[in-house]
Amino acid sequence: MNFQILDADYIGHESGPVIRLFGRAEDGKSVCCFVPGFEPYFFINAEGELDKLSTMLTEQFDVIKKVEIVPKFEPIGFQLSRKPMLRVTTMEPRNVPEIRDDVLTLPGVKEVYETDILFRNRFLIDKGLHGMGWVSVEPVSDSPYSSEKIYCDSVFTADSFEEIEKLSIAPLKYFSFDIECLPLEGSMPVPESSPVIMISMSFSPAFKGHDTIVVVAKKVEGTGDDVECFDSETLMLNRFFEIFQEYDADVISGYNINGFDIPYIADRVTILSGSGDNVRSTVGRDGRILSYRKIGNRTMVSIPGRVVVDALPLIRSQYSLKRYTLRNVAKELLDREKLDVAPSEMEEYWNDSGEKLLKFIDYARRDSELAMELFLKLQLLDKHIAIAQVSGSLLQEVVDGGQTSMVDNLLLREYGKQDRVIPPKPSDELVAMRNRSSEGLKGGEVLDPKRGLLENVVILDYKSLYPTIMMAHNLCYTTVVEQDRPDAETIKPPSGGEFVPAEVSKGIMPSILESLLQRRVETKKKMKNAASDSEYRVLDATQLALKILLNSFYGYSGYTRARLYSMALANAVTSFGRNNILNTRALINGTISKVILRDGSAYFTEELSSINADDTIVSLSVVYGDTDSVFVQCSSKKEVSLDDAGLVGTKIAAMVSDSLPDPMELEFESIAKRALFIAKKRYAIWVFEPSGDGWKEDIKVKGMETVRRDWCELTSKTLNTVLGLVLKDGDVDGAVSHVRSVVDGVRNIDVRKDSEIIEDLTMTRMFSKKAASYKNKQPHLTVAEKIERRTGSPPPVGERIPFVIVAGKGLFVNRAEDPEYVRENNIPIDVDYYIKKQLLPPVERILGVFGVDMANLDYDSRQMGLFDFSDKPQDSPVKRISKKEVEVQPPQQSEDKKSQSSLFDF
DNA sequence: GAGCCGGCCTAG
DNA sequence: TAAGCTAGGCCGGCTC
Repeated sequence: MNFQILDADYIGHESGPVIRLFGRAEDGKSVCCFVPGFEPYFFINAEGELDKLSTMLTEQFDVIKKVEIVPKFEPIGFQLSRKPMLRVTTMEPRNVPEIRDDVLTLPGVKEVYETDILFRNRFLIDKGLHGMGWVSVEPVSDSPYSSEKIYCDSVFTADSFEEIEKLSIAPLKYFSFDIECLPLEGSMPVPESSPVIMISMSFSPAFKGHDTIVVVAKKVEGTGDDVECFDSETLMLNRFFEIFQEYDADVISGYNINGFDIPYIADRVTILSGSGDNVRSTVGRDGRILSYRKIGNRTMVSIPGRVVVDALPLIRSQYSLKRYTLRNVAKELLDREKLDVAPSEMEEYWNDSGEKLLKFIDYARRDSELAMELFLKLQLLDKHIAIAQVSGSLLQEVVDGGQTSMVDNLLLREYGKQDRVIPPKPSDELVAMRNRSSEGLKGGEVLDPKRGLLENVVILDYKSLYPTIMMAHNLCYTTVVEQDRPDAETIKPPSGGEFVPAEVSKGIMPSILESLLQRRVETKKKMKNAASDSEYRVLDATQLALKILLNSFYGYSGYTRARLYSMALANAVTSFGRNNILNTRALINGTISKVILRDGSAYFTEELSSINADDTIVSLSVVYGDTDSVFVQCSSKKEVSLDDAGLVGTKIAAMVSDSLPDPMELEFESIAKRALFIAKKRYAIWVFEPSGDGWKEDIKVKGMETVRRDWCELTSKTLNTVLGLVLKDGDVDGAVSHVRSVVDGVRNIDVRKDSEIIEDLTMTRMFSKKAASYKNKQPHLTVAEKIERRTGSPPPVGERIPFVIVAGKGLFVNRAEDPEYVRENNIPIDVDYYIKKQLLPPVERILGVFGVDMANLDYDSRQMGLFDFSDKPQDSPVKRISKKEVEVQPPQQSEDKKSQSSLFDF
């Protein structure tokens, strides 16, 4: 039988630990497969006589089952030969961490390795199995290993299995839920006093014909059969858990369930049980009851056999939004309205027995529906499933953890195959030492942009720059020269240090990267002839996962909490990268310098014996670049079409790539018909990407206020319009008058008449740490304090806090206010702030390129501002940008700004 | 007014 | 079982 691995753990048994694999079979049945016979172990690196140490170990620790001497390489550094180490097998998985510290005190023992690998991961790694991977097993018997009830359709034992390749995902069952609690007098509900009054559930696929069910702790008249009513909270909760287990979902989800619903229900169950109202909160496929653990600010929930996925953190990490309330997320991402009963009205709605109560129930239903929709419509989990399959980590780990566990997993697999041991996670002391002694890691090179508006800029970038650098130069923990020297020329990165070449010893990391890269190329090829939509989706997620993994290794190597940390390695990678982009620029500006277009092909000067009259000569100049990209301006006496620029781009890419070691590759990406560079990491381009036979056009904005969440919508909208007018139409005049009209509008804002405008004036910032650790006042901190004063509780750390600046005297930070409060109380906003601080500076940075200067504008004292002046278009020197006028630099600093009578100083 | 710092967010 | 990395712009507030 074939099934997909959703979860794994182990149970103790008198014959030794037994692994349990949970999954979903291709026929839709849920599976629990017991696998006996796998033993826990770790390694010891010691000096002196290993035989003696081995005997001492078996005598001293009765939990040690077996000690073998095995040849192994140490974790870091090129080594000429393996060294004998001890492989210690213990009785139980937990024995490994138990005896680790004592083992370290024994004479001769230098280090212990792989002492903190979870047993289930150890199993998956050693057996070549992967999270969400498909396995084929031959059941040998029904479950002899558990007397407990297993909540799966199919329960059996197997001792042999193999992973198989399958391009489909098993028919997974999704369950999402949302609870409603009755707040007392409108304040935040707490489990000690506020009961759970309703739980809404959504199912995909449907449960007994229902897409949703709402259970209610009260008798209600006039409901449909997808509402179940109970006399008490206890009875309702029991029914909830009954449905939960009967449905037997693979993915348990909801919105902020980890932050709220799950801990709330779990606490409530404890409280009710304490007063004699027993609730059987069985949720696990092994019968485990609902529980959670607090780690720092985070709640961790684990349900054996299933995967718990909170939509909130996933949305947070995948979408850049101003706010992450379910209301806002549903609106922005699903174009759906969340229905709400205000907390202050809940009691009234709940105590009603007619319309209001039914409405309340429908509102509750909507919340679990929305959470489900987020998963299904946004395919929230696809990427994680693919990452699990590619890295081998279990889905729950991929969802909960960062990049570290994925990289660890891949490294452990490959290190094991090549007889290398891996150290445990560094202790806090070691981390502190690494942080202290850190020589520092230098990053990528950012080229100074040629500021202003440019035409015909070809954009090229390096495909997976850091991974390809590691492959090209064999950079690895295992190739850095530390103790042993190779009998060959070494590779010397610009940052210093030495690495052995691949001919001497191929690095483990380059090997891993190579196979990831190759798989990605293959996956992309398969995408082109995918058999179905769903297959295409799986493949697309896979290639994305491979890309993410490829790019995770460099960051890991410079991460002080990584098992394998090497400044020498991380610095080698970035130093090659910095040299590379500088060399690329020099090559394009110097050696290449020109491309000649003739009869639909591109040539370098030396490829042609002579220049013909109808050739198009394109001069090249690198005008910007960041880490792995170069922007090349193409100028010519003749008109350069998109296709021409494309030819130039492809030609440059090929030439540069040829000059580089495999698999480094510069790729032609797109063409900016017009590009506006404001500063490093701040630019806007009217870009054309090759698409099929033609071109796909778009305006892309990087780093500027339109894409920043700490600027208000008014600014973003205005700036977007300005950028569109300037880039697409070349209409600076139009841009100026647009800004003028916006400023006029803002001047005349009356909050009482138009409370909608508050939306556009709202800025948001993340409340990133506890209030006490802020050294300076911050606007969002002011608002957080005001909210705490008004409601009794501050917003949680990590939340984005919206605010507007209201009129008044004193510091800006003190005039930040909750937009909701402003709306309710008709508080006037600080019009001057919005014009002078929000609108004009970003606009000026853009229009300043055309000589528009608003620095000496004083709206308070002057009747006629700069914009008023431009109200007379016939006087304005600016017309549409013609080709000649395009490349305009800002006026010299030394120019007297006050004497500038014209808006537009060309 | 220049220059520094804390804070935030973004590019890659 | 908390956490990939650095470069860089810009704001407000403070000091000199």
